[in-house]
Amino acid sequence: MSDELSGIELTSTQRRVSHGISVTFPLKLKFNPSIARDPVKIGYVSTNYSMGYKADATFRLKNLTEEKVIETASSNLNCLKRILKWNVSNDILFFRISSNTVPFASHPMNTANWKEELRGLLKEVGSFIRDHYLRISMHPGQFTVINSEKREVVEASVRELEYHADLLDLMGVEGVIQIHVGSGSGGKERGLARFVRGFSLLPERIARRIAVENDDRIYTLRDCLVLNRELGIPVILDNLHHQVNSSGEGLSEAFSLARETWRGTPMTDYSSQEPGEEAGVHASTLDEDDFRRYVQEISRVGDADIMLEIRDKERSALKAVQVLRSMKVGKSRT
DNA sequence: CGCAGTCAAGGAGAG
DNA sequence: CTCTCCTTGACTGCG
Repeated sequence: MSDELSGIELTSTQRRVSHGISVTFPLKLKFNPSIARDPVKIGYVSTNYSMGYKADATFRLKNLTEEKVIETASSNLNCLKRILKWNVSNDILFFRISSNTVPFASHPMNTANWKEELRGLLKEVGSFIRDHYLRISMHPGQFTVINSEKREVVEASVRELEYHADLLDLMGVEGVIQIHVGSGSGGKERGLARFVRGFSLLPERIARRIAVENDDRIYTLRDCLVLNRELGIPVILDNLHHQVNSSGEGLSEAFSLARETWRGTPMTDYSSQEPGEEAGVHASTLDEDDFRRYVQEISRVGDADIMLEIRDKERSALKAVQVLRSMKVGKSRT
């Protein structure tokens, strides 16, 4: 908020990016203060291995006490804050906050009043995020299935999504909650219909944060686009899932389709295939050549914030920042 | 990085 | 219906 340039629509196609270069994009961005500053942000998932503290610590259910929940969540949030600071000083401006931040947050056994007890800490982390224009996402685990055929699974999923929205609300940040379509039981048509029904159960404050991601087994980009038409929710393209499960669209076509579902800068998930493993296995470290090709492909279509789903997390994020710097796609920072 | 087994939670497929 | 496997990453107990 301190930067007077924040939120100003840049009419030129030259956009300054965070990595000391400018990239030419055919932009049609709308005014949006929280994301207007850095068109390309690199992100990674949940925690940082090299810093020596964890933002995704948890414990076994049998050890659950109210004190333990608060203690672990406080530690996670303090670590998150330090990680975000480290990220900013390394030009990494996108982050996926761990769903483990408050362990067992939506579990019926958890009676801790974490929303009250962590209010101050959450606000503090949120201020840092806003002050530095960080882009934030969250990704609930595989057990969050709002189109399940079992009522109790849908109900638990709604509670879990509620927790994610609470966390972001208490931080006071925009933040996307990305989920998969879920169960394909009875065929995709029925699965999509169940999704629409499940989604309608969500209150607005949760629903407005949801984005849907193509998966590697059942629901393709096309299926997600159907949900965008029905519900208006944005679509996150996962390039590796798309490689394994799609209707054959090339990367730039696929990205173009996904991009149209976003009002502002779209999020994408990026990974590459781990060599020698089964199709769909995420790389253990960034394949720089593959990543360079990826950026070239999608930047022909438009800007994006890129979440790296690569196992060595911040190490690959640093590499990705270097790759962007080394690319001859723009001018040096003025 | 020691390693193997275990862990709140679902789903798909086989039998 | 039950059972196994899929899949991810972290925890935990053991050597």
